[in-house]
Amino acid sequence: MTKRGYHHGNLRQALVEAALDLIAEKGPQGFTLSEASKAADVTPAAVYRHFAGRDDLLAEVARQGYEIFAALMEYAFNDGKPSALAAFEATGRAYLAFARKYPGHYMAMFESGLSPQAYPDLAPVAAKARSVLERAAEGLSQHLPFGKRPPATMVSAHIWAMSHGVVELYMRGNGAKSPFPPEELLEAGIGIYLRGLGLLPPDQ
Amino acid sequence: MTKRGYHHGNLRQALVEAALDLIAEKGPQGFTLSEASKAADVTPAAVYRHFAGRDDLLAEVARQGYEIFAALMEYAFNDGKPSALAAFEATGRAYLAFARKYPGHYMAMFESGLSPQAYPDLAPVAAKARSVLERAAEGLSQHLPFGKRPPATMVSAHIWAMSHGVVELYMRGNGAKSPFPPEELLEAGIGIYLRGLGLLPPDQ
DNA sequence: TGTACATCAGTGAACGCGCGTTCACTGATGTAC
DNA sequence: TGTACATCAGTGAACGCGCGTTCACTGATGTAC
Repeated sequence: MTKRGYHHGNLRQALVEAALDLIAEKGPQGFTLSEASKAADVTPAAVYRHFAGRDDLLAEVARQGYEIFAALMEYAFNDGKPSALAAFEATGRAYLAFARKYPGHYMAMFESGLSPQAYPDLAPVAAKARSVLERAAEGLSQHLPFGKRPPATMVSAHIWAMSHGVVELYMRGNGAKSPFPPEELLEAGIGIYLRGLGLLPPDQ
Repeated sequence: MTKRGYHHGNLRQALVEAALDLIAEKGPQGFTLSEASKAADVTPAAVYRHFAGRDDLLAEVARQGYEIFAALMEYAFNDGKPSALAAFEATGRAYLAFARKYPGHYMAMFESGLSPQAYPDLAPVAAKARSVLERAAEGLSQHLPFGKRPPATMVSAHIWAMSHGVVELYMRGNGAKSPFPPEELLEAGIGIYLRGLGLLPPDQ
């Protein structure tokens, strides 16, 4: 912590980062404006120069999370190259990597219970993130015979659900209660699922 | 609300049910001892005749949830009859039915963030619930050629993860944000997964 | 059947606490001249 | 280069609130005789 004078310099982002640490440590409900301001070495009232209040700060944390999340997914998707299948699997791995690397963001996004319609900045960037996975599923879908195609939105919903479930149930609680490493668990699960779609050979 | 005198009669269970309503309505973090006692038409201090405190009441809610959950899963599993496959699919449906019918219990169990080791009553009944799904996966597993068998615990973890993900992402928020009914979504997802295991024919 | 008494489930007042939020203020910064 | 002044990011004290928890108490119940 370097010294600082009366003015902070970059308090807004410092508060976001303090909030991230608190959320990652104690869950999205354990986060309080007071503690965040203390961690940023500032009076609680100072927060109101940058945010409308507690929930607004939380929403900004979530917004930045969706931004990072969407970028990571986009990068992993890589425009569907080298193949629709490889790109799809890469986005699945990116999902888990994000949850592991940015736990504070992840919790703010998916476990804080803040309503997206109350914070209109959230909806578009959340939709952007979702759209990546849907494009990946769409690309996959085109390799399927027409008759037995499930809708691409359903495929992406399945993968999203399994990924989220793995994070919530098996990535928290530091592995003691998980029989498998989450990454391996999800990878295997997606593999079996893709085989079920007829996109991977039955053997191996 | 019938009249009552100085003594309540069945305050302990009344508090559990008040807590259930509050949790279902406002999430596990929105639940407070004070509100629960008010809903049960009783002073906050009265709660301490029956529970060690707020968290102890919450733990009892979760414990009753695991009890119901285990019973429902057991009933759906039906000793693996009429077939391992049918029994497995039935447990999957039972999972979602439980989440829908007992939202307060579900949230207390999986979203309240209370540590199971801090409440030793919780661990065995939670394990009992988990064991049903594992037995179902075990039964399934024996219909697979030996070489390509994933461990039964992994199969049950996959299904648990997808089910939990569907609940969290697509069953909350009253369907507006879900592209499919959760039941249909999960049923299709499990179907594709089982096909991937080689337990359902590749066509329909 | 009637009385004395033990039991114990509930009351009501009080506590200390940390929360989010407000307000008038003050100190640092940067710009105009 | 130096001074006056507007701007605004931060302070510090205060607020009302609801929380979980404690304590001495009281009223209802049921049992012994």
